[in-house]
Order: sequence, then C-alpha cells, then structure tokens
Amino acid sequence: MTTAPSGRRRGRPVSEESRQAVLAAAADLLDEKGYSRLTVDEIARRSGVSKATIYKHWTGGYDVAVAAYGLRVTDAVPTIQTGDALADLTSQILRLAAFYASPHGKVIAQLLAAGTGQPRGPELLQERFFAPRRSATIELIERGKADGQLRQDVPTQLVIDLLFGPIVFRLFNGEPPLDEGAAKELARITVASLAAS
Amino acid sequence: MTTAPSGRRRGRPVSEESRQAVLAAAADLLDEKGYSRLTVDEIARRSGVSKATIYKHWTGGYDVAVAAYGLRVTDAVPTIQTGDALADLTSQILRLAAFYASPHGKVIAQLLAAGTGQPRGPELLQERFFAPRRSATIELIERGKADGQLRQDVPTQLVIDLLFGPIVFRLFNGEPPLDEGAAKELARITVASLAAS
Amino acid sequence: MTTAPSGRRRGRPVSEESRQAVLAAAADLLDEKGYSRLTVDEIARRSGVSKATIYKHWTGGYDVAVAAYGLRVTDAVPTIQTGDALADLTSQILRLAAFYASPHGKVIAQLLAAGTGQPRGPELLQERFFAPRRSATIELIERGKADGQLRQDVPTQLVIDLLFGPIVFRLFNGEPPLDEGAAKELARITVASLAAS
Amino acid sequence: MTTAPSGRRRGRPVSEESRQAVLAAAADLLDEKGYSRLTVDEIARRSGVSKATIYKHWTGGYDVAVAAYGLRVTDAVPTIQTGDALADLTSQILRLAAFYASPHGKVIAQLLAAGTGQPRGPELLQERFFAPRRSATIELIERGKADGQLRQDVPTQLVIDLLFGPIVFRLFNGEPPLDEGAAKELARITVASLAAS
DNA sequence: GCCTAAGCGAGACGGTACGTCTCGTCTTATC
DNA sequence: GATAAGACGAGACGTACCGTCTCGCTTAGGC
Repeated sequence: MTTAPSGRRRGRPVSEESRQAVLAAAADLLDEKGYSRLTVDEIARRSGVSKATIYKHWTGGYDVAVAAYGLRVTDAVPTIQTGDALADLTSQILRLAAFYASPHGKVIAQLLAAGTGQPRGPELLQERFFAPRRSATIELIERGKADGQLRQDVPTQLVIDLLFGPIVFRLFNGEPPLDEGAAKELARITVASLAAS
Repeated sequence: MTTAPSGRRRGRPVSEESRQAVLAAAADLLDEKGYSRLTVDEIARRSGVSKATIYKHWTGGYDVAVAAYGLRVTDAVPTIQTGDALADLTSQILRLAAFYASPHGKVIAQLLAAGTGQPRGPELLQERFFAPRRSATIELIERGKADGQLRQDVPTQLVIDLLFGPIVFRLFNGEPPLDEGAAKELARITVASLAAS
Repeated sequence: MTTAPSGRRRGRPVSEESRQAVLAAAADLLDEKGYSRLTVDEIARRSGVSKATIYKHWTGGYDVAVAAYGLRVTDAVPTIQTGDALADLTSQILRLAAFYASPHGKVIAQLLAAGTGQPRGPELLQERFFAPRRSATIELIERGKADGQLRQDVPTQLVIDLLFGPIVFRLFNGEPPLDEGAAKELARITVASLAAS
Repeated sequence: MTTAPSGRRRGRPVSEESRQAVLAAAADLLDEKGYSRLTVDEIARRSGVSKATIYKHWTGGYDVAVAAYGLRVTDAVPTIQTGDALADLTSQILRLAAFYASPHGKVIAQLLAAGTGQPRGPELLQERFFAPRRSATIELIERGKADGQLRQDVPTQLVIDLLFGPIVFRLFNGEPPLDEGAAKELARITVASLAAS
C-alpha cells in the first residue's frame, strides 16, 4: 500500500531517554520518601530533565507519579491466563495482595488517595493504574462465566469490586496489611462466593 | 490580685470558643473545597482564630481536618443492633454505601487517603473514623457467629474487610460510586457468602 | 499631644533588620555583577531573607535595586550649602562626575536604563534617586537667583538639565567617563553660562 | 581549481529574505512593546525565521534589536550643513529633542540604556547610533571654530556633551520630555555659551 | 542528472529566574 | 498567660525565555 503518511515530524524529536529518566527518578523518589514529599523540582534535579520538559509531557507532579508507579504495578502483577478462570483469579488476588503488603503498597495508597483531590485524578488512575489490568481481568471473568465456573448473575464490575476491594481496603483502614495466610483465606471465600453452585 | 477563689489558674483561660470556631470553619471549608484545597491560613481567617493558636491545639491542617470531620461519619452511619445480625450488617453496608456516595463521602475519602502520607495519619484515622464503629461492628459479627447466623471459620477482621472493602474500593478506582441497586446486590452476595450454610 | 494614636500595631513588627540585609545584599551584588545579572533569588539567598518578604516590601528586583543604590548615591554626593551658590553648584557637579566616573557609575547607568522599560520605573527613579538631592539642588539654585549670582530668566528645571545632563550623557554615549580635568572644564562652562552677566 | 572564482560557496546560500524578515519583525515589536518585552522567541514566531537562524546571524536579542533600530535615528536626525555652524547645531538640537520626545525616542532610550549591561553593548551603540552622526557633528563644530563662530578653548567632545547631554538626560530622569519651547530655550543657552564672545 | 554540502523551519531540550503560595514559627500588643 | 494579628524563612509551584541541539527539507554548485 502507498507510503506511510509521514511517521516522522519535523523538528527535534521527543527524547524517549528523557521520558524514561523522569519516570525512573519519580519512582525512586516515591519509594524513598512517599508521594507527599515528592516534588517536581527534585524529579527534575535527579533525572537531569528540565522542569519545562516535564510539564510538557505531564500535567504536573501527580501525573508523573501515577505514570511512574503505574508501570511498576503492571509489571509486578501481570494478568496470567492458564485456562482455569478460578485458579487465575485466585492467583491474581494473591499476587496483588502480596504487592500491596510490600513497602510499595504504602505508595500505592498515597497515590490512590491523592487522586481524589486532583483535577483529573480519577481519570489518571483509571488509565494508568487500573486499565492495563482491568481488561484482562474482565476477560478472565467473562471466560469463567462462559465456562460455567462463575455465576452468571453477578455483574462483572461487581465481581471486580468483591475480589479486589478488600485488598485495597487494607491500605487505608489502619490494620496491618494482609499476610499470606489471610490473603489465601480471603481469596478462598470471595472466589467461592462467586463460583457457580 | 488576691487568689482566685476557685481552681482558676492565672492568666487568660483556654478558649473553648476558639476550638469550636476552628472546627466549624474547617468542616465548612472541607465541604466547600475538599481537603486538597484546605489551608491553615484560611481556617484561621474564617474562624477568627490565630494560626498560632491552631498550631497549639493541633499538629497541623490534617489534624484539624480529621478532628473536624471525625464525628460526621460516626453520626451518619451509626451501628444499629436489632438482634438480627445479618439484617443489621446488611443495613450497615447500605447506609455506608449511601454515605460514601454523598458529597460528604468524598471528603472522608480524601481524609482516609491523605492519612497514608501523614506522620500520625494512620493512628488519627483509627481513632476518629474506624474505632468508634469498629467495636460495635465486631460485637455484631461475634453475636452473629454465636447465633449460628454467620460462619465461624472466618476471622472477624476478614469479615469486616469483605463487607466494607468493596465500598471503599469504589471511592478510589475511578468507577462511579455504588448506586442503591448495586449496593443491595453487593450486600446480598457478601452477607450470603458469610452466612452459615 | 494627647496620646499618640497608636504608633505600634498589633502583630509581629516589620523587621528593619531584614530590610537592611536585603538592601546591603542587593547593593553588593550590583557592584559585583551589574544589574542585568541581578536576581531576586540570589538577593534572598545572600541576605537570608525569604523571597516572600522581599516581594512584600518591594514590587520586584528593580525596585530593590533602585532602593539599594539610591542610598549609595545620596550618601556619596550630599548637597552642601556654604552660602555661595555658584561654588556649591560647581562642587556638586565635580563630586557627581567623580562618582559617575567610578565603577559605581556603570551600575547607575544600568539602573537609569532599565527604568525606561519598567512599569513604575520612572517614578521609582524620581523618588529614590533624584528626589533626595533634587529639592536641595533647587533650593540652591533659587538662592543663587535671589542673590543675583544666577540668571533669573532660565527655568530652574532647565538649569538642572544643563548642569547635570552632560555628566549623565557620558554614561551612555560610549565615550570614556569624564576625568577630573574635563569635569572642571565642564563645570566652569555651564556655571558661567548660567551666571548673571 | 582551489579558489572559487566568485564569492559563491557550495551549498544553499544565506537567505537575505530571512535577514530582512527578522529585522522587520524586531523593529515592529520594539515599536509595539518596547525593548524590555522583546523576546527572541517572538521575533522568530512573527518573522517565520527559526531561532537557530537568528542566533547564526546575531549574537542575541540585543544585537538584533540594535541592528533593527539602528537606521531609524540616523534617518530621523540627519546632519545638515548649510554653512552657518551655529544655526546648524541649533537645528540639530531641536530635531534630536523632537525625536527623543516621540515614541521612537523611548525605544532608542531603552536600547542606549540596555547597552550598558550587554557584553558588546557599548561598541554596538557606538557603531549604530553615535558613529553615523558623530563625525559629521565634529566636522560642524570644527568648522564653527575655524569660522570664529565658536569658542576655540573648549574641546570638541565637551561641546558635544554640552549640546546633547541635557536632551538625553531628560530620557532618564523621570521628568517629562522636552517640549518645543523648552528645547528652543535650551538650544539658545547652550549655543550661546559656546559661541565666540 | 545525480551528488554533496550548507542553510533553513520546526520544535524539543537543559537551565534558570520569575512572582505566588502554603507551611509552621516567631514576636508583638491586647485581653 | 493565652490570644489575634501578622511578619517571617523555607522552599515548591507552574510559566517564561534563553541559547543549544537535533531533525527533515530545500537549494544550490560540482561532477
């Protein structure tokens, strides 16, 4: 077919290197001092990328933080499909609980939290945090329903709330994070309550 | 001069009036603009109480905000015991979901969230938001277990996570808050999964 | 009499110390690097006074610079009155020329220059630079006219222009500054042209 | 081979068109907003010439501005020689005063002023603003001396200072610019003070 | 009629100052 | 002795401009 319309724009190309440096610096700083002490000035200083460039790519510090940490979660908790929907969901719950129980969990909590008081916070969280795994999870659930492993009378969004809500809740309610035993117990109960009778 | 006849100490007494004015101003501001745009300067301006006094009574803006809003959730979602544990838990889930879907709920969410990045945040949250209802809820669950209405093989804390986690989850994941129908569906499923077979 | 209306306001008083530190730091920086490389950030850094305080007292860097250097000129070239108007004017011309020929002269030139492109530049210059010496100089001229030493048919402002204009001109026209001999020659001619015949 | 026969080098020739566009845009912007609000970015935007090209031809914004405006003053205040030195000098004073009182005069003042804080500022000013008229003015003065119209005991440079200093002074001291009456009065006095007795 | 070079517009980049904002502390006079 | 008033040091915010640096395109000689 004909030539590609262009592919290449005029002018100096955007530096992928800078983008990566900013995200890496932001993720490191989040791990070191948490979101509430994260500043754009320091991201710029540490990454060697100028503030102007940061503000050209992202709308502000929160945007950078979510982008930086979103990758981390997506990497740490990939969706795996083996064909057995119940087993796959259980596996995902356990891996997510383990990640949230790690020091990273506290940062996640802060990011989820800060989103509620941010102009485009909820959208950003959706896009960067939940969306990457959400569609795979939905597919998993739909397959389970089709297989006859999962009840078909519960809306898919509600299934997600039931499975992952308790894990997120632990980030905020002041109780210690779920240990492995509790996570298994939790997974057992929620998956069972959604399994076809 | 001469000694004060009563237990009155020398000097101007601490003003309970000031304390009330600060809490009222802070609560109003939270309702108007949310936690992220709350400033101590503005609380001082609106309440007519000086910043120095505020910092004498509280450790900072977060402390004031939690103190000011703490009662709201406790008042709005009291624990009711009718004797029927399952019905009481269901009722509480619905009332909590309704509250979190209201404008006040959004403020509470921001306070829960911000707590994760505050020095004494988790303790404050425990004290002001969760503790007041926690013991009553635990009692409710224990009674349900004793009655034979609830399964006895699930730790009480896990029951709490399962019941309330999905509601809190919705505050942060960018999906619209639970409407009444979804809340009922949610309550039906979670309570059923915890009911004795 | 009666009681002073107040004199003292409530609240922490303005820190005269800070004001002095800012002016001293600004004057030093002007001497070191000139006006075009003067920054408010560095004034704040060197003086130990915060930027917010600087912007509370002055409208910006230009304002600070003029205030800081205005004092210097006024101190360096005081108006002296001995009773002999012609001699006093001559003396003032010579002292002003000497000051403008020193390294300070270059800074003065930059400040005069920058004023033309500044919102309230001309007013600031009037107030801080010229006004302190202007009234004394006017008085000198008026006295000279009354004494019969100076021509009475030349408006006082024009006298000022004629006496001081040539000195200021040398700051901008790229020629070397007036040496002492040239300054004396200049003073001789201008004063003579304004002396009563 | 070796030497190119003509001045023509290989490759695309420098665009005279671009050079003109930059100067035109800069002159327009100077008229519209003055030197202090002139930016290289805007010159590039308005002229359609890239910043890289501008920095290839000139050292910076000041250089462009001086180049763009240099001709104006030379055109506006040409040196005229009728043979009567005193009349010619008077005429030149009046025309210069009128020009400095016009809107263009304010821009010139800013450029003169800004030059004191620029790396090659003084040289540029000499070249573009003063040199073109300086030699003609000197010639005028020398002729006046030879004719016996002007005193011979005053160095020529000092004559220039005396004649033009007061006019330039008015640009910077915050007083309103010289109106025609004041300019005539000024010219009368200065020329008289330099005329042979 | 290619080939090679230089000049060009576009525009992203690191750097750095701007003027504003909020925090938590402090120093007064007042009650 | 606790307040209100409010100035202060610290330091982050998001914007603006600077001068430099790639890019892909254009315009010419040289072959």
